Amino acid sequence: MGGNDHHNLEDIQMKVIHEFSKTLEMFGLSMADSRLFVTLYLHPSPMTLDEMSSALGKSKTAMSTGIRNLSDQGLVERVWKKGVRKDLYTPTTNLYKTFMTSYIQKWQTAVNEQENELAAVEEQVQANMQRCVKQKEMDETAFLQERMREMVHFHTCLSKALQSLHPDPF
Amino acid sequence: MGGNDHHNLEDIQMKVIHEFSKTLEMFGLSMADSRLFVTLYLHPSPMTLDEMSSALGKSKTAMSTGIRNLSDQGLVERVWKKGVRKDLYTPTTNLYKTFMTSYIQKWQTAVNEQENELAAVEEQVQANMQRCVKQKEMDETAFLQERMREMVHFHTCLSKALQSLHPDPF
DNA sequence: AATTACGTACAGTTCAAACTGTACGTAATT
DNA sequence: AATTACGTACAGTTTGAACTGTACGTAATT
Repeated sequence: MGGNDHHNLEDIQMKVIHEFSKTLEMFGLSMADSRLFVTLYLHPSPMTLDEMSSALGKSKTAMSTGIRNLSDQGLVERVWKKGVRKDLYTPTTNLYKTFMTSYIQKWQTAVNEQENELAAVEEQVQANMQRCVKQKEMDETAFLQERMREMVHFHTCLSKALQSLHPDPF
Repeated sequence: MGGNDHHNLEDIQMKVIHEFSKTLEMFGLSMADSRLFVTLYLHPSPMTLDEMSSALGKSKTAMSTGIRNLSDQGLVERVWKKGVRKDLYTPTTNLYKTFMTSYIQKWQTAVNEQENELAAVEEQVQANMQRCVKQKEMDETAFLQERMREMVHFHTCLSKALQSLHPDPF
C-alpha cells in the first residue's frame, strides 16, 4: 500500500480539502479561504461560524472574515433556516460556473483598469515628446512610445482572450 | 490638469512600471518580480544585475533571485555581448505569447496533478464505503462520493477550457 | 427591561515571504 | 600565480498577511 492510506472519513476529507483547495488557490483565493470554501463544500448541510471554526481549528473571527471574502466574490451564500439564530452559509451551486464567472470578471475589470491608466500615460508621453531637445531624450521617448503601443496591444489581446472564454461547463 | 502630471521621463517610466506590473501580477508573479520584469522591458538594452539594482533601489541579491524566478518561467533570457563580463538579461520577445504559454502551462500542470490526486482518493472512498456499518456513515460517504464526482467534473471542464485557450495574440 | 447569544471591529501576535549584507566559489584579468 | 570582479548561498532582519482574544453593538430570548 502506498504512503497515503487514509482510513476513516475524517482523514479522507482532510486529504480532499487539502487537494481541492490547491485548485481553488489557482483562482486567486488564499489558502485559508480555499480551505474554508472546500470545508463548506464537503459538508452536507449549511454551516455556522462555530462549526467552521471547530472543523478547521481556527478562531471564529478568522471564519467571519473568511466568509466575508468568499461572500464578496459570490462563492458562498447565506441561508435561512427557521428556528436557527446563527448565520448559516453554503457554497453557491454550480461550482464551475461560479468560479469561472468570478475569475473572468476579476481579470476583465483589472485589464480595463490598466488599459485606461496606460492610455492616460500615453498622452503624457506624447506631450513629453514635444518638449524633447536632446537627441538621446528623443530616442528614449520614442522607445517608450513603442513599448506602450505593445502594452496596449497586450491588453487588447488579453481582453479578447477573456471574451472567448465562456463560463459555462462543457 | 488631473492629479497625475508626470513631467520627466523617469516619472513616467515609474508610473508605467507601476501600472503594467499590476497586469503581470494577475499572471501569478509577485509584485517584486513583476516590477523587475517591466523594468527590463522598458529598458532599451539588456541590463546587468547592478543596473537593475540601482534602477529599482533593491539589493543585488534580490535582483539575482528575481531574475532566477523570471528565468524559470521563461520570461527573461540571458544575453551575451562581447567584452562584457557581467550577465546581461533581456525580456523574452513576444510578450503576450510568452506569458500566455507560461500561464496556461502552469494551470494545466496543476489541474492534472489535482485530477490524479483526487482519483487516488476516490478509490479510498470506494474502499471506505465497503467498511461502513452504520447508516449515517454510509450516507456521509455517499455524499462525499457525489462531491468527488463533481470535483472531477470541475477539473475536466477546466482542462477543456484551458485547451480552448490559444496562446497566440489575436 | 434585563439578559443572553451572536457577528464583527480592533489591537496585538504569529508566521511566512521579501529583502539585506556578508561570505564564498568561480572565472576573468593582471 | 595572484588578484580582482562577478553571481549566489546563507543567516539574519524587515514587512505584511493571517490569525487570536477581547470588547462592543445588535437582535433574540427571558
